[in-house]
Amino acid sequence: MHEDAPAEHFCILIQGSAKLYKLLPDGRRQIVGFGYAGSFLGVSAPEYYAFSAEAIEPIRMCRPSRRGLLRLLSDSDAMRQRLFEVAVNKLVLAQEHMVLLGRKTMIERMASFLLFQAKRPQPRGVLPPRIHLPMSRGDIADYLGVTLESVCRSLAKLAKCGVIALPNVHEVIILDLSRLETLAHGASRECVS
Amino acid sequence: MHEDAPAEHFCILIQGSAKLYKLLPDGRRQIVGFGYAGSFLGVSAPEYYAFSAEAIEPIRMCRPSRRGLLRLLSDSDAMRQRLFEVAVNKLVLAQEHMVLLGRKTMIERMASFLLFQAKRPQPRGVLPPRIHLPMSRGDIADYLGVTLESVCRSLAKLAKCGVIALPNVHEVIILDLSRLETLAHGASRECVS
DNA sequence: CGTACGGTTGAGTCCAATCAAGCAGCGTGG
DNA sequence: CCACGCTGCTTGATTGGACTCAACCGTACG
Repeated sequence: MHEDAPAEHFCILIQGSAKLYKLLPDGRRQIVGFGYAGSFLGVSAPEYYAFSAEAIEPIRMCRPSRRGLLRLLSDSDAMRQRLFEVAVNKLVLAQEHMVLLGRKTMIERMASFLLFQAKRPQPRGVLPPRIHLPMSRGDIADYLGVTLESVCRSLAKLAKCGVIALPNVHEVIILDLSRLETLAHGASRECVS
Repeated sequence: MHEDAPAEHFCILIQGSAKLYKLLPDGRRQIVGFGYAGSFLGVSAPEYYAFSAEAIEPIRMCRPSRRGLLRLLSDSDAMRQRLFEVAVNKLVLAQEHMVLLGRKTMIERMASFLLFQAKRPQPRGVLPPRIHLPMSRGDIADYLGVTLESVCRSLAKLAKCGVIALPNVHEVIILDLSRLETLAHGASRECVS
């Protein structure tokens, strides 16, 4: 799915995960969100896609044609209702993301990101305090509006002071949830070293 | 209108302008958008307001109760349709804003902001290449995710190299639109000094 | 005339970016 | 099986752009 391409299909993710992003002419990238099983992609597509999307893991999806979707919408009140809810929900998330990008420090961004991921239902086999992150460090960086190196450093810092553990590259264990929450909302800019 | 307060009213701006923002516990503020005559406020309010809103100039507005709105929605197909379009449009703007906050430099942010304002229909008496900015420097700063001082400096820089003129604090004249566009999209990080 | 407030400008600091080197996992092929 | 190279991740050193702190300006208003 490519930004500015005509929006011929709607898309519902059944399995796997994807990244949704926008590019600047010189290649700088901002990931505006991730899609997971159950996510609706292409809601913000009146005529042309507003962003590009790419799979992170192998995915399965349902991709009705735009015409088919419109027919579905005109038939079903419930479907219309649901789609509106999805759009509103995305809007609320986007506003939260703007605060993160505009006003939070590196550590606050990382803490917020981890908390957000922790609140999502994890794939089977991954238990609560453990988070599975399918995306690369570079993807996380472009989501948080920082560099890949800064992502590494902030993760290392959080690990060093015992807030999280990093058993392997794609997994995080939250050791001290309340501290992570304090850091995320940045109440007091407290020391993490 | 206050973040996290129960969303009892919907709100449509008739005249004037407002800022929509979210606060962090320590007072840092991110303006997530501005509202102008015709704007729908409170779309992203399923139960509680997702953000705070405050008038910039004296305003007139239509503020139906939540119940009244719901009745209106169940009656009118066109109204439902319109509200969905508004939400989708806000979502697209939010994604654009995320790119600005996460990936653009100071000058690019200011150029993008000015262009966005330039594309809005201006209040009567203000002709095309001239933009009226009702908000304060601090408001612009919180919209762009920078400090008030950086806003001043970037405006001064753009003025010094002849891209814009600043007849007074609340007005900007665009002298070189194409250069402003180049700067906004940051194709080449070209020099502005 | 004096104060207050928003805006502008300057000097110095700091956090994250950049540049650079090194490491770990892993599939490939000798 | 292991050396090889590739890719993605980590860590260190240095730089730089925006922030912070501070002084100053100008307009509005009592």
